[in-house]
Amino acid sequence: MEKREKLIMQLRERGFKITPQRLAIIDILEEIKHPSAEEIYKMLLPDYPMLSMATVYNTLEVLKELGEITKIGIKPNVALYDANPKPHHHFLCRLCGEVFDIAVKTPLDAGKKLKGHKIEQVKVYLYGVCAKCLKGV
Amino acid sequence: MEKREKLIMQLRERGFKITPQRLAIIDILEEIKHPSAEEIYKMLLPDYPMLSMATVYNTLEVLKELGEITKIGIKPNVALYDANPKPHHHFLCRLCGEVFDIAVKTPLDAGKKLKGHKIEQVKVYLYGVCAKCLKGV
DNA sequence: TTGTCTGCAAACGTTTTGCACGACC
DNA sequence: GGTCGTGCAAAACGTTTGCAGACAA
Repeated sequence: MEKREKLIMQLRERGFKITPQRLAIIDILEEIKHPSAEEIYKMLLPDYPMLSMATVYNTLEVLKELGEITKIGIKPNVALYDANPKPHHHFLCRLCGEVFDIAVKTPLDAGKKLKGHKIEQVKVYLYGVCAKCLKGV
Repeated sequence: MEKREKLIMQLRERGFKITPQRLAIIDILEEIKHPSAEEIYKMLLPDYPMLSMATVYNTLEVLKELGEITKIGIKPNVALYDANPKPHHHFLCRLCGEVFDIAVKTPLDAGKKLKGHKIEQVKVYLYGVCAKCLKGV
């Protein structure tokens, strides 16, 4: 619920409205690690039978603008969303398809300059086989 | 043309057929840095008026399997393709939309293990404002 | 000749859009 | 009352697929 409180404040400050759907979606993101829009939609459907995907996408966009979540492009053809505020990267297992958080420092960092380019955001995607699948085979 | 020769050998070795379309597409990738499937299609259309997107995608898949190119997911909703064989990463300028190659070593590397996960591939995407746009403003 | 590749068209899945109704300030 | 958000439907977009005919080997 911690994120919910923070979101309410941020929405108010920026003149956005506080709606049940927006609060519910941030709750999901606190609960699940890297959901897709579809997963969020399906999780909310029992409680919000009238919910539409448009609202899910709209809300995710607002949350991204507020800096509350980031969009992850590690999987082809589907975006995942992440509310983990700590700087970290992602690993996708090609066997089980699960996404793991990876906390490793790299020399690349937001705020730095590289060849004259100003870096604002860094996304690192790792691909391979996760620990569980390595043992399982 | 260097890549064309290499591709012909690889196609032959692996039992793939050598078609004009496949050779033309590797030529484009040697010529342009990070084209999308659409860009490749449009560049080839004057010379191959009967060309279809299906062939472009099919060929790009074959080239990826042969290890000749990599698919870049730095832009949302569109895949770019890269025939630069040297290990490097990518930077996307949010103002001009251009993609630049960035050669910086990171501690993350294919072949290494991280928290028990076997890393097979690493993709680093940097976002910000490029040198040209920084000056231009 | 054989099997693969091409081009076409239609399908696919995710995401976006336009619009009218409803909710909140 | 006015504005913003929602839900719905349809559209958009990049990409994939099924198939018949064409082509490389």
